[in-house]
Amino acid sequence: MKVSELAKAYGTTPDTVRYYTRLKLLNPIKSENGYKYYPPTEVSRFKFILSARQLGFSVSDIKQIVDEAGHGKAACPLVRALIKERLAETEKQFQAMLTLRENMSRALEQWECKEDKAPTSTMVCHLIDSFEPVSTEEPSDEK
Amino acid sequence: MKVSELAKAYGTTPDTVRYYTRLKLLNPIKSENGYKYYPPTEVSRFKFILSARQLGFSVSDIKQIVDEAGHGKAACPLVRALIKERLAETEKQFQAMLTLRENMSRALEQWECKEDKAPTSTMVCHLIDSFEPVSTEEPSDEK
DNA sequence: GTAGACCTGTGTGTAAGACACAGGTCAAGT
DNA sequence: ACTTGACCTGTGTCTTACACACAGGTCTAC
Repeated sequence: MKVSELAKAYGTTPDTVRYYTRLKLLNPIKSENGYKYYPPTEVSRFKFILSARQLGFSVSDIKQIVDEAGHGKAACPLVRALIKERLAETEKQFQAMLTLRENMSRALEQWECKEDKAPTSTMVCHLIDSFEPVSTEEPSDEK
Repeated sequence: MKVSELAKAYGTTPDTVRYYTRLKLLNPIKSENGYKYYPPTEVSRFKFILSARQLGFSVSDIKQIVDEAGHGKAACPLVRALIKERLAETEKQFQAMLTLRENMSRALEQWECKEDKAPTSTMVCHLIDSFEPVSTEEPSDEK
């Protein structure tokens, strides 16, 4: 398969295929005209990469995994370790987004009924300046 | 205030202060020795920027808002419009993270009890290859 | 006078591609 | 045979919101 064919087959873009190829995650065969051709093994590797990305692995995680597997070793322990890390990160970000989302909707609500005010030298926008966020502090749980 | 003082006062880093200054979001006074000094108006502007960032506005959003206010106009309508956009984006990302998080924990669970397997030419890691994600598809709601 | 802690500007790095561009290649239609 | 248009190639730059590095200037305390 050629670059665009591969991309289309899995609903991504040629740029993504080229990106992974640049990083040597994919190793196509170069034909005489200079075009890259992806044999079946590379196609399934691409599928693998996309699955791993969907599971939250970073591209560099995937590189590690592929390298490990390239040595014939089972990458499973590494994979389990990595996903634990990524899950923890995701959980953190998730909580942050939860707070952010709540703050944003609270702000929107608060602001709907407030009038406009011209700025002053110390206040760019009274909406933002006077916004009261939800308490992020857990009363006394850590430290 | 000097760069590091300002940063410390609001729990950020000197690099952040310098970054906003580079973008002309902050306009310090240069003293003879070349150091930047932030007068009270710039200090409250910095406070404003940090609040806006916490509310999910991008730095370029903030630049727009500040510019608008710089012309003496009330930035409130712009602020309301922008936060609606950002909230919508956040909502999307939030849903995506929800799915991701679920997939990750499901994967972790599924994988705990599976044994390791050596890779083959078409399979880098059977854990990832055989993972079954939660259904992302809404049965037939759009399109 | 000098050590150490600050400051300056500028430049580079990050993640995961998206986009641009100059030029080569190929299949189809004339 | 020739041209058009759709593909391909490499390479380089852009994005976000800073973090970090570096060479050199400045300030404070000893």
